[in-house]
Amino acid sequence: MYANEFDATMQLIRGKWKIRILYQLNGNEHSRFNTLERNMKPITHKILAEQIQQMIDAGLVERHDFHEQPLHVEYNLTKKGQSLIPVVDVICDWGLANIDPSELKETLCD
Amino acid sequence: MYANEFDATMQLIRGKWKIRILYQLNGNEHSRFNTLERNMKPITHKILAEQIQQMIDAGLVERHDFHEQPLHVEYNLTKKGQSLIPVVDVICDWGLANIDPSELKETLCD
DNA sequence: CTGTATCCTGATAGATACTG
DNA sequence: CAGTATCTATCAGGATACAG
Repeated sequence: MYANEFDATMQLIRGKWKIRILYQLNGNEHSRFNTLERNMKPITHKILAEQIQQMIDAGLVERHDFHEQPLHVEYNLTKKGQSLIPVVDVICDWGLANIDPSELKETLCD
Repeated sequence: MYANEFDATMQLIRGKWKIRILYQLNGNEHSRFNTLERNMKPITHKILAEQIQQMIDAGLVERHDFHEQPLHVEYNLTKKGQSLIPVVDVICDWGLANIDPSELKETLCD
């Protein structure tokens, strides 16, 4: 087993928002901050900024600043970020096959 | 995307110890409590008991009490628990392929 | 529009000691 | 041997306000 690789990878997808951001960016290239904020509704301004920054640090997301006024910044998945999608899909699929729908909580986003 | 299935599945493998227990039980059928405790060294007595209980509740592990004196209890993965192994492997494999070894922390168990 | 700083709360992990 | 109870430390998530 590779517990450390597991932990390191989990670090990247763990938490309430990371995969949701991953899927958002995967579905919508050139996403802007406030668009993301709007699309992921109950997320907090601060948390979104925090999570995105962590994903940038991890090399999953790249930030493109247009240096315009008013501020214009776009986010995209890097190759590394894209390569994570199939991994997350496997997790979702297992849940889909093995988790009783009645156990699932309220839909947060879909 | 299936955020809820993802969250529900993550719930089962999240945390510092759950996959390690999963791998331990996968590699050694009929594991006993103190054997697990010894094999997973820095784990705490309380934490191990807690995590196992959660995995039993989730249907991943089954407990077999031999009703002997001194106490003799064995743990095994259920089918559901076993089916989680390939999922966890995918995560480990991605880490193996994408994470710089220098970023990895000390080996906890291997 | 994009980002940072403060403060608060709940969940998780761990040290330690006790019970049948 | 197997399991529970207490208390404490740490961290992720969130509410809110402020700044370039």
